[in-house]
Amino acid sequence: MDFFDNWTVQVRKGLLELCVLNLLLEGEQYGYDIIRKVLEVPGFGITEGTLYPLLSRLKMQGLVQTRLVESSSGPARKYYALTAKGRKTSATMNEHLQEILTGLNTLHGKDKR
Amino acid sequence: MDFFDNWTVQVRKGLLELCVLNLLLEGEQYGYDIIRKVLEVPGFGITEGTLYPLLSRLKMQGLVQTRLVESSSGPARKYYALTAKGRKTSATMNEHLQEILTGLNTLHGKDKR
DNA sequence: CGATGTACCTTGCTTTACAAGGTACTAAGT
DNA sequence: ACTTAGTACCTTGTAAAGCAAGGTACATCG
Repeated sequence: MDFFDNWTVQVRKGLLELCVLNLLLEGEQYGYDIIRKVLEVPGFGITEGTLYPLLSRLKMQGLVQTRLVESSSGPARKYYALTAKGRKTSATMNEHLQEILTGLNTLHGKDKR
Repeated sequence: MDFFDNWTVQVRKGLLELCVLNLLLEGEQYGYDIIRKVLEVPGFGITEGTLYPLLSRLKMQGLVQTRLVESSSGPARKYYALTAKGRKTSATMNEHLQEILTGLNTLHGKDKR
């Protein structure tokens, strides 16, 4: 694994969490479906070994709540929905990210572009 | 440490690396000075325990090169400068980050803002 | 009854940020 | 001379996250 590939892994840390929260802003979703949707987002990508622990963390922190729904075409689905705290936290995270990116731009944007 | 504080730590991973590379686009710098400059960037912040291993990785990967310069007001300074590979890699990283952020916006920007 | 698709979860590995500590040089107090 | 503070580098140990790989279980189709 070369430097750039490894970097893309590292840069996901944190951003994936926000990615999932933002996806849940659209409405409740179940895990397997979240994976498919995130895979479609250019630059992202996620596997089960990443998503399920991530969702557990979000639930443990009270940012999401779950409900089980029977499915006629397979095993039961666990739907995740944002709590009020989750919506508030995701807003704060988006703001903080914006601040960081602005800071990043002040560095390499001094005289270029 | 609460969820948000921990998230800010996680989101630095990868971004800090790019932050330092972008700072070096301005010209060669030595470690102690990089710390002071990054501390001034809103949203960022870095300590010695983070920067020195980070710089070692960049050098090991051939993205930067170093030279020692004696100082009359303290210990010798180790100046870091980007190599050609380093400039190329930082450009690729900036592009990839832009792609990721665009993807992130397509998620929570569907009907909001 | 095997294979495929759906859907969940866990284990082990690697990488990183950070706090804390360590070394060493210079200069200014006391 | 001794101590403190500022500069400047580096290392160690801990916690957290992504990911490959594997495991379980239900449904459907051949």
